[in-house]
Amino acid sequence: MIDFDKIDKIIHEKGRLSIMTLLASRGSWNFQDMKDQLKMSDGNLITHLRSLQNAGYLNKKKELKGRKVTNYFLTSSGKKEFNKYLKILEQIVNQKEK
Amino acid sequence: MIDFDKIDKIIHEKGRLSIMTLLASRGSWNFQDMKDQLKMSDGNLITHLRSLQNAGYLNKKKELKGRKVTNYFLTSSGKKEFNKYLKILEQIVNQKEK
DNA sequence: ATTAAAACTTTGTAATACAAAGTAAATTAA
DNA sequence: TTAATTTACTTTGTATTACAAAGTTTTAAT
Repeated sequence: MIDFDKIDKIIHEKGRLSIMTLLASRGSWNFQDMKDQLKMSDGNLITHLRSLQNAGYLNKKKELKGRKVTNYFLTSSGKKEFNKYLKILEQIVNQKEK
Repeated sequence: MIDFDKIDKIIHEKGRLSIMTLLASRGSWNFQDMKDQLKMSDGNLITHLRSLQNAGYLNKKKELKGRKVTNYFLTSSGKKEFNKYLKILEQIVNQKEK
């Protein structure tokens, strides 16, 4: 049986799931690009980024070339937990075949 | 790009996702068996079942043999929407490979 | 008649997603 | 040099909702 209790609530929420998926697909994303890509409001995006950072799943680095830009990237813990999460998704997707 | 907006919020919530996955794995489940399997409280389970029923994703049938038992099963709309949802999960799971 | 079980309802709390508007610091345009 | 703009926030407020606990109703065993 799939253990639904193990679904990480922080990752599972729609907004944060999209952030985690973006960050997993590419090394790093800056605030503006994520905002455009995900069409979230500033306040909502930054709040989700903060929850993920508080969970230790991502970090940021300010880039000083030209305009101020903040880059976000997954920590190794973030990658690990996201992979765990993906394994549960896989089980859900594949369960019919069993 | 994965369209996260298309994630059905009714299905996506942890509790309801587990219900939908159960029902998709087998024709029907009664209230007690779901409760045991998912370890939810009566109130929580029935509330989620009601939301899913209000969305038209499942239905129930009272069984009259012996003790009263209520069986729950997916509607065709429920199956369809769940399959749509699974396709997005697949995209998330597979995106790294692209 | 009493007990017990199934399937609810009600009530209350705590969490949280989200938008909108405001702020501060840095950068560019005038 | 001053004004306008942009980035990355914070603050505030609303509305939704997950969840547990306890109570209710109906039916069926004993």
